[in-house]
Order: sequence, then structure tokens, then C-alpha cells
Amino acid sequence: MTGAETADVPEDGALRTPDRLRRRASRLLSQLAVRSDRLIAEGLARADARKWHYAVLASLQEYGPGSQAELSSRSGIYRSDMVGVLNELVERGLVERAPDPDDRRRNVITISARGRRHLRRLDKVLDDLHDELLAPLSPAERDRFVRLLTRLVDHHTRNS
Amino acid sequence: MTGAETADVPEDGALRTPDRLRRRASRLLSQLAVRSDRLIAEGLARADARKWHYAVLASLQEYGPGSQAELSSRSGIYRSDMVGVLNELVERGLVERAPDPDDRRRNVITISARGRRHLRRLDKVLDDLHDELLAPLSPAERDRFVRLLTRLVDHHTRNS
DNA sequence: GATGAGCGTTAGTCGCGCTAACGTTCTGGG
DNA sequence: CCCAGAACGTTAGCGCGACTAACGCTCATC
Repeated sequence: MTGAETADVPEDGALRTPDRLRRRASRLLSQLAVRSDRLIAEGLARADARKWHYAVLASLQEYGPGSQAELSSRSGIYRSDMVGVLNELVERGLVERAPDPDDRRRNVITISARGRRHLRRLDKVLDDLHDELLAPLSPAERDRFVRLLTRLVDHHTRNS
Repeated sequence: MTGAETADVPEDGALRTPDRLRRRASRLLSQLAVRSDRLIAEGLARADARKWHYAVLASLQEYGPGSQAELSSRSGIYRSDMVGVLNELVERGLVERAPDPDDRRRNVITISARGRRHLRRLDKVLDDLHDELLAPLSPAERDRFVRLLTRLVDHHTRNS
């Protein structure tokens, strides 16, 4: 019997993860997401920023001032976490937080000139980081990849 | 006039997240990974399992019995977390944990008959869940997607 | 004017990836 | 032969992201 031939380790000696595991889209996805998150987080940290900063600044730039609740739904940040993010942005002078005179429950958040400059810089930083993230893919492939991702995300957010 | 509802919201009414945000591969990736994780976790929970269970059982099936450390590197589970996962598997009778007579530092983990049956079931469950995950893509597209993911993951794991 | 809803805020939960440290056991060099 | 160092299993704990619960305040409605 082949019994002893043994062992479990394939001849090449390396400890391999089984194919059924390695091939699963869900696993590839979460592995890549972890790498990606780290890459982005570290890159932004070097610019004294985090991804939430970018999300908020971009929302403000694109759609103008808004309440914290609005920013939450625009950027996908939980309203519970919004306060902390805004504190950091205010601290850095990138954003202004003022009570809304028309509705005293609200704060109106406005991007500052400095915030706009910072945003431009972050855009550049992110471009570079995405170059790194997608390095092995050709431009056409990157496009295809993003399109596939978009379709999947759209599908899974529509069906809530 | 559209009076009060006006504000800064675009005419279609929906609160939209800016394109520069929505389009970023990193963001799509982490969003999809979150959805995917949830989908998988919930699906497996219905079968009284978690993804780590699958990882361990698959490794055992594929490469035979091994120490906890071996299983760690095969499955990508941290050795700190391995013990908990194995406790759950032992509890369910899917796996046996016995001290290695040749090296008393080690435990030898073996998959049981019941574990093998469970694994087959989980394979089916995961197939279905991936059908759901990749629903909007054609078979060819799913293939392309997995290939792109694989290349990216490979690239980012080789460069450690 | 009371009820209910929206807003901002604080605190806390849960899972995941990861680090630190410890006791036990094996291995290799002096 | 012994001792230093490494590997193993285990426990405890951190940091972070997504999320829930609850509270006080303010607005809108009846």
C-alpha cells in the first residue's frame, strides 16, 4: 500500500493550502481586501490621513456642505463613528463644524480651503496606491476588474 | 417650487456617494469583501459551521493529519486562534486531537468520518453561496474574475 | 403641549488579524 | 551530558472596522 509514501506534504515540500480553499472567490476577496486595506491605510497614514478623511472630504467637495447625518449616508461612515472622524478633520483645520441656525439639531460641515488642498493631495496619493494595488494588471484588465467589482457590489447593495 | 427639499441633494433625490469614492478599486474591494464575508458566515452558520472549520477540515482532507502548527500555515489561521477552532471541531466530533507520541510537544489532528461527511456538505453549501455571491456574472466572467483576483493576491503575497 | 421622529454623541459589542508571554518539550553545540 | 535556543500549544490582550443601544436635545405634528 501507498500508505507510508506518506505523509501529507506534497513532494515539493512546501506547505500548501488546499485548492478548494485557495480558489474560492470569497477567500481571495477577503485576502485581497485585507492587503488592500493595509496598503491604503499605510499610504494615507504617511500623509497624516485615513480613508474616512478622504471619504468625507470628497463628499463635501462633490456635494457641498451638509449635516453629519448626510455625510454619513454619502460616505458610508456610521453616524456613530462620524463624530470622531470630524473631530480629527476639524483638528487639522480641513473642515468646519458649525451649528445650523435653521435647525439647531444639526451641525453644518464645510470643507475649508486647506481641506480642498489636502483632498487634491490625497487624490494623488490614492492614485499611486492603486497603481501599486493593481500593479500586475494591464490598464485594460484593471478596467475589467473594476467593472466586475462594480457589478457585484451594485447587485449586493440593491438587494440590500 | 421644490422648496424645502431642495438643499444640495442632486435632482434624482438620492444621496449619492461621489464617484471618486465609488470607483476606487480599494473601496469596491472592501465593500464586496464585507458583503461576501457576511454571506458566507451566515450561510455556514446555518450549517453550524464557520469558515475556519471549513479551512481546517479541507486541509486535513487534502493533506492528511497534522500538527496544529502545520494546520495553521496550511489554512492561514493564526496559531493563537487555532486552539479555539479545534476545540469547536472536537466538540462536534469532526476531528480528533491526540498527543503525538513521537514529539510530545505536538498534537496530531485527524479528521473523522463524520468530519469528512460534514466537509462534503460544506462544499455544497459553499458552492451555493458562491453562486449567490457571483450571481450577476456569467460563468466566463466568474472565471475571469477569479483569475484576476488570483493574480492580485499572488502578487501581494509573494512580495510578502 | 404632548408625541414621535431626527440629530449628534457616548458607550459598548462582536469578529478578525495579530502580538506577547509562558510552560513544556525537543534539538544541537560545547 | 548539559544547557541554550527553538518549536509547540495555550492564554490573554490589543486595535480596528462594522454595528447596536441608549440618551439628551431639538424640531415637526397633531
